[in-house]
Amino acid sequence: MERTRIVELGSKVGQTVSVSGWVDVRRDQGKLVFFDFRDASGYVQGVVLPGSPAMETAKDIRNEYVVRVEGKVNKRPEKNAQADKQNGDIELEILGIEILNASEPMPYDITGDTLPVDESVRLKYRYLDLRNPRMQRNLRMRDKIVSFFRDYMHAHGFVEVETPLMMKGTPEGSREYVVPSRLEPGKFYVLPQSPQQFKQLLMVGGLEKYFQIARCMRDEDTRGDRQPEFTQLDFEMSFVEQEDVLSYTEPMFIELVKALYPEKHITQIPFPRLTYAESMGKHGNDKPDLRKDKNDPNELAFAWVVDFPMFEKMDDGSIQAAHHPFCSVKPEDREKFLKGEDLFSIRANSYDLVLNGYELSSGSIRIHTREEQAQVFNLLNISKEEQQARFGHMLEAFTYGTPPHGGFAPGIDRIVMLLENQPNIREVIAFPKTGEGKDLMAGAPASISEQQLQELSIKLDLPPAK
RNA sequence: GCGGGAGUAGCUCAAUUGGUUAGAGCGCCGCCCUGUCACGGCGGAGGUUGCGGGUUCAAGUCCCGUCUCUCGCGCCA
Repeated sequence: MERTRIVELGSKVGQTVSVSGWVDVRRDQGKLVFFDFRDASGYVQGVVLPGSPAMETAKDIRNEYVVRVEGKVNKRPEKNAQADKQNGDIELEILGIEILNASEPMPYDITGDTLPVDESVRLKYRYLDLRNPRMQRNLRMRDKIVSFFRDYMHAHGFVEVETPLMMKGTPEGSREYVVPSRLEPGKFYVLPQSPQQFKQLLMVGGLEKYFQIARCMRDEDTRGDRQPEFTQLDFEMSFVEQEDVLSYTEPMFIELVKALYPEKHITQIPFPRLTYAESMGKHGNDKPDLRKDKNDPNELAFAWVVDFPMFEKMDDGSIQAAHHPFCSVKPEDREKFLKGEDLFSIRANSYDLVLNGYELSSGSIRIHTREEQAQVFNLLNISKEEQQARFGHMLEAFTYGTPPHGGFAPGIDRIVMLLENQPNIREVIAFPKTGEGKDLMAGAPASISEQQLQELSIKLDLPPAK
């Protein structure tokens, strides 16, 4: 018999159906056995009545067994109806039940109905954790949010392009994950911290409007809102100025909330705009939480922060690009930039989108001429030789008719976390890493074999094991 | 790299001033139960107290080291 999804049972009263799924709960009454069955579409109660041919098998079945059930969909007697439950007005009279696969007892209470369990236990058994209704909702809503962005981008003429995951290292900014080359011993790829350079080169390539649901990897310590790998809605546009990017992005977020979270309200539209200096002065940080009521789970306080500094001084006295070295300079500060004077007062054409105290996204209008790009590298004290070695491809590309361009890259994980009111981004990532960057389920990172090391011409020099 | 919190049964926790055989709830196993819905009742099994060392007549408890998880800071072009 063809499988019926549990969500459809309400319209099948009186019919005999076949349902496949998991046993959510078993309640054995002796002569009468109740089950709650679960599939991806929902829950339904089944009952094995006295004398049913299914009784013998039913006695062997435990929670989380995978079963196929044949049964008749019955209206429940008035006194047994459960108005607040899905399918609370019907039940499945079980005529036959087949065990498709047994299950060991759960290592912890996966329903989440009782006390909260330590997160490391959930991460070790993440495939069981995903059976929890909250995790199911988080992943399904994440899919809807990503789909919304894809549709929105396509509707506005953007082209999705996949950029390489194995690329050349540029030891600027965040630490990169490194991938050894077998064919060229001693040389390495790195995993992208962001598709930044590729998306700019796509603008050189004439795409004009690019986007990508892009995985980014950064070998830095984690936080509740930071994972070693994370996902951005990365996009870039040609022939635009800052105002164009902001006025494209703002309605996208307003429509996202309207379409998927109609119960939520945005504190202020249009989104308030603060300069970096204003935000630091008024709020002491560059990601102010502008909610009026921080206890309201449905309040969304978006804000723009603009005019970030171009350069910043590191603890060791060196100069770094505050955002990244491809940001362009605000026209008002161009003179200082060209003369290389008063560096830390130079402002960039860069902007952040902030939501409820979290940085959702960073972006900028980029440099598109070789001269300006080289000047940034000069001011960062990168020698001509090094500029050529690290960024020669960018400098050269900018000599071949590169259009003015800029873009943005909202972080998908943080967006889903905030819209779903989750305490951290691990809750909205199917298989996240721990605070130490580990996969507790599979056990990554792990050693590799001596043979693999040899193929890669790698010799380990480890401190002695403790 | 720095600082805070945590680690006792499968899970969540308790265990007085260092003192008897380390307990409870849930889960698990067995028996009973014809309308339950986190079913219920009775009984039972289950422990390297994260790991290593030290102090002591005696350590879950005190000391040292170490590992793990977690939060924050640094860091995050």
